[in-house]
Amino acid sequence: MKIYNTITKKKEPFIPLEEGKVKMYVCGPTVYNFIHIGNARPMIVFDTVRRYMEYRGYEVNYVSNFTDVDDKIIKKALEEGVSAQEISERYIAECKKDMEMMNVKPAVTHPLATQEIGGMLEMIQQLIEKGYAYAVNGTVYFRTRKFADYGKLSHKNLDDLRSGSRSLLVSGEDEKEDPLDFVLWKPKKEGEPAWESPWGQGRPGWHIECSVMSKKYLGEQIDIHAGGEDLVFPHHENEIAQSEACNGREFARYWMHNAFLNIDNRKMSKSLGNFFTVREISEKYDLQVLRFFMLSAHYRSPLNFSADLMEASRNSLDRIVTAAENLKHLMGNAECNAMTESELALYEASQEFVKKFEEAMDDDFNTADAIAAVFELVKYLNTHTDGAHTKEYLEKCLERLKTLCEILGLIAEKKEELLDEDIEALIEERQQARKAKNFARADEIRGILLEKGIVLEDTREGVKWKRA
RNA sequence: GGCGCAGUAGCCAAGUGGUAAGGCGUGGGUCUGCAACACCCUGAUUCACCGGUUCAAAUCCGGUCUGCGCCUCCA
Repeated sequence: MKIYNTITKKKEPFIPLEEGKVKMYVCGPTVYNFIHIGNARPMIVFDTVRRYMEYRGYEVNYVSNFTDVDDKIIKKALEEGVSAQEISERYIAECKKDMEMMNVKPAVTHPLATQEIGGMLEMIQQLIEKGYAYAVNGTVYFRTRKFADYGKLSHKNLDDLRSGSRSLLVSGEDEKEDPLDFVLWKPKKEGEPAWESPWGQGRPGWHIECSVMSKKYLGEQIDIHAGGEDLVFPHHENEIAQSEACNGREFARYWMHNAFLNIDNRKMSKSLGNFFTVREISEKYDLQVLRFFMLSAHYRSPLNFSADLMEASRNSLDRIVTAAENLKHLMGNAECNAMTESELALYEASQEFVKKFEEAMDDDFNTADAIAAVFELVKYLNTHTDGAHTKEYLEKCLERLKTLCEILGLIAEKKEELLDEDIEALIEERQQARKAKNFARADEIRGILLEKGIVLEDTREGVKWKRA
């Protein structure tokens, strides 16, 4: 298995710190509103990474935080006249709903920044003791130039940053020793949530929380640290500085970053008016479609979002789902149970697509290629299954398709839904009408059902139906 | 100004030295009472452009053009 490592700019073989186990940390969202579809990309991508590693037999300790103390949360709380905690709790709950709809598995641990203040104070204190941080008027800064490796992840050097930068000296920050120093602890302002600290009441800076939570739940050194590419600098660079300065050892072995999701080739932003929340998308599409769309390109390539592409994704995904439904339908009618020898040969030949799938995923999680392998399997199954096959064979085929879909987090098999009695009666009446060649009545009934969202399909093996 | 990414059929998208996967869409056909599903056929003599290296390049090197991102809260 190879992973592209941002820090070395190369694909490297994945070797876990501890055999059979993966320690993985993914930076989660700041919860001040419903998550947007940009937030959804890393969630879906790294959930897929996790699923594939689990498929490969690794035990994955997957940790992803919620940032629940932040300027934007405080602003939103003031606007609504409620507490910051109420805002963050509300949107954490909503985020979890979105994740479930996208079939993103819950992390092993979802730590909250506000629950880890003690650990942050401890790490800041240690950094001060080691000379990597200093306090001025209730603010604690990290002494960036003291950390020799600063810039190793984003491949920047400090002098470039300084000369190229615009006014880094934001108002009130002229107390810094160096413009590149960043905040570890900021003093309380009126009306803001605050905690007691040796430097006075205040709250933590954004970067320190991930260093602390990663250390607490995964240890000083982890296998994979992941997030959106915009986090490379400064967030992840700062995490490295904090963690490595404090712990005296390499922080993460592999750094993975997903590219951005654009709208009409522009970065999504509120000011451009091209901002979509996942919840909005869910009103129009099954979020499985969004997931399929996200995985249809490589995670390190920019991906453009549009309604047309979502339509195309829906059609593509339908092809997979239909194949699974066909198999299930055939199974329901199959009589003979034991697989024959010729069927065994057919089944084993389909292993080729599993192999192709695995090779794609082994190559830095090339989900686009993996999906191509799924489609090839779909075509193979469509061509090599019919009503004459045994139940065991059909079951094995369906199982194989479902396994690959499951790795991608795509649900191939729709849940059983019970038909209302009168719908069932209508389908039966239509069958009678068709037998009597009363096609006018048959079409009329099909139209009635269509209005209720039930689509009928007449196959050789009988009538199938699905929800539109 | 500094750093970096991308440009492959109507659309999306793999492929990074050996002669262009896959999906959507289009058009035609088989099946079907019709429809849907499925299946078959239909697609780039060519990978932004110009040079170079090589027996061989979409793939490597140099340059040009175009689009985008980071350097500031941001997935």
